[in-house]
Amino acid sequence: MTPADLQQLADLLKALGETNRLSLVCRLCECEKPQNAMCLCDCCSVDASGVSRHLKILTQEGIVSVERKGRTRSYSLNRAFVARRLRDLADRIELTPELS
Amino acid sequence: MTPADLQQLADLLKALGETNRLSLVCRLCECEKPQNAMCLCDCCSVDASGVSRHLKILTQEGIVSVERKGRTRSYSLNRAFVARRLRDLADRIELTPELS
DNA sequence: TATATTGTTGCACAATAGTGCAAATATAAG
DNA sequence: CTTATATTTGCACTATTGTGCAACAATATA
Repeated sequence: MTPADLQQLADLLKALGETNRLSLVCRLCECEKPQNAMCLCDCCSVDASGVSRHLKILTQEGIVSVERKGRTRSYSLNRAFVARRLRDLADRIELTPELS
Repeated sequence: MTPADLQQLADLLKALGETNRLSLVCRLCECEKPQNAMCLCDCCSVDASGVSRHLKILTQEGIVSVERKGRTRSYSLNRAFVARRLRDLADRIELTPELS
């Protein structure tokens, strides 16, 4: 694992490791269809601008995707991507090194 | 998922989501045997006091365990615990809700 | 007892992060 | 064109976090 990979992984975990952002992720988890930002406002204790900023961070980390639809933006969770990252780390952690 | 559970999970992810702490975790990953703090110092770019503080946070979150041995302390990674938490989240994220 | 080793803690400080509010932007609708 | 809705951004502010240094505590060794 290169330092850059490690940094990238840390950034992903940091993005997930904030209460309001994790709330947003969990909320998106439960939605079949993409949700717009206003709709997501009530799942965390910040105003619209705060939600916007949190969604921006989640987007930058590849955790969610945005699709512009008229004046709204639809956010959806990149389920496979995030799950893959978490499982890769879990695998690495659980793999006890061979006794050499 | 209760707000308390969510907060707890966020705390775990936050603990993992800092570069130097994640370095420590990855380093412990590769060790068969518990390591003392001094031995872990060279895997991240902070001095002994910084390592001590990071290990304290990791311990508080249950990510690592400590065992006192004389004047040294041996740290080991709680592999099963961390892997379990990460996989649980991955499962939750990947489970698309049923169309109702 | 004196000294070296290991690790933690208090303090100060700089950097980062999260927040609300108000203004700006963008687009849709009337 | 005017207005309403959705979202972003600038600004200011506060809180949190990461850090090194020096002092301290605890334990082993000479």
